[in-house]
Amino acid sequence: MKPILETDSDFICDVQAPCFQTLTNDEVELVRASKTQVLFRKGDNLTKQGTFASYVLFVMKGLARQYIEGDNAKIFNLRIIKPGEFVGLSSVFARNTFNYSSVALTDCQVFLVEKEAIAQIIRQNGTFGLGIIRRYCEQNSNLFDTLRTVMYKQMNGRIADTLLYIDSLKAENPEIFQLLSRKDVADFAGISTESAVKLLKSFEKDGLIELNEKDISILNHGNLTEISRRG
Amino acid sequence: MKPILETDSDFICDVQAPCFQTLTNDEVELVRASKTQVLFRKGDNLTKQGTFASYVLFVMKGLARQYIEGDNAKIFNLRIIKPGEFVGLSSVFARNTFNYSSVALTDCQVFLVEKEAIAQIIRQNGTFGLGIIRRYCEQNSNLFDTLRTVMYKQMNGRIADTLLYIDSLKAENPEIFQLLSRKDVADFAGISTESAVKLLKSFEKDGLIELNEKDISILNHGNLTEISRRG
DNA sequence: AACTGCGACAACTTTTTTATTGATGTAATC
DNA sequence: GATTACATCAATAAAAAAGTTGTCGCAGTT
Repeated sequence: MKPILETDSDFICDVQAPCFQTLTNDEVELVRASKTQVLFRKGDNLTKQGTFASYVLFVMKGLARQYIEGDNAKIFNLRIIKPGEFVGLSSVFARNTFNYSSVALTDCQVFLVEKEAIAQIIRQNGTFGLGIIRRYCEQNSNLFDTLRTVMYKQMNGRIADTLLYIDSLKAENPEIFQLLSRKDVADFAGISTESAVKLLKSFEKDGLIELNEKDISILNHGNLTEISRRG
Repeated sequence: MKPILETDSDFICDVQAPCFQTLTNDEVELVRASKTQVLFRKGDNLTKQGTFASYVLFVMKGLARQYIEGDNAKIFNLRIIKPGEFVGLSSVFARNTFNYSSVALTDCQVFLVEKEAIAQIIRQNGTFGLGIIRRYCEQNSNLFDTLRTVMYKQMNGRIADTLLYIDSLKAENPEIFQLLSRKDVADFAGISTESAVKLLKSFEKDGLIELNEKDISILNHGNLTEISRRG
């Protein structure tokens, strides 16, 4: 029973992804030699917090949810992983374990590159390295924002943040809210599921948002932003 | 947010597991230096078929289900992983990707050891190596049995095999059937869920087994064994 | 050509999960 | 000491998943 791989000829065009555009033929070859491609099915873990990380994942298709786990069963959602993004970059250069878990929200076509290959390419190809640095930088900045939210904002601001964040993905992924449970939304805001449910209702009553089954539409972007700002 | 680790002092006694008994102090130190401990929650993947395997997992507590995936969504269950067993051994010496997936049936306390450490210990400590070889040998033998079942037996024999196998774990894990859905059982036998349901009913009617919600008790071990033998 | 062994599909029931709401408790802040 | 900002618990309600059954069809066997 062979693993779920696509053919090499598929791969050539896979690497057409923007971030691999600057690679030379040799470098593409290097990536190809140390890559494997895996289909993660909805619900599969892409990474598990604490396990050894000897590779980087690059999501080509599908959406995933990245989160951290505490000692209890409590989880905190960090972001939605979209096609074209790396997972586990951070873990590869510094710590050698993944510092977060992630789970497929839809089937995800992913390819895995061993960290040595990535490191080698960065050494050779500054432009590629720059792209990686940009990602780190942005991720860093997002982490600071998240930290601020968690430290200083309360329920209303947090859920507003969450809604604005998820809504920002809706243009490209209209089904995004369907993929998330109320608990997932609550775990983005870091509040209890029940509080999230109540707040959503209350936001709806105030005409800020509209609830349709699992889907959520933002009606008053301005006010929601203001709530987020005020915390 | 630190990963879910137990303290080193816990670890000392962790390594009391039978298979680590022959290790010298130095070797325990080696394992300890390159290990990390992770709590996989019910439903988390311990391994995903096709991902890079740079480490071995050793299950200390909890049960997991090991399976292979095809190109379609079809899965085939290979075994239940019990405390004291390794996961991913096979992947470490030969291929460097996991050749199967596995998922936690209950919360699982697992520790991960990088493959280099395992290889080093085997080089130094023949007795430990022997234990590993025994495991491979047994796993191999089980794989041959499975292959024979899949190749030569039909529904009745297959489901009988499955029932006898799962039942053999029931002494130590009385709740085992509660942890498996009908689909899981069917996937052990390699038949459709519907066929599995029908066969179970029919076995019950014939007095071979007793169904109690999800639990299954074997009433006539002899006849079931005979059905398994005949295929 | 009839029969066997099984998967696939559809319709339906049961169980499990998720969502929702109100009530209560509590630590932190005013 | 009162108020605010939540979590937690319990009780339902609603939605989703799992389980069940009958029917059909097809690929191999006899």
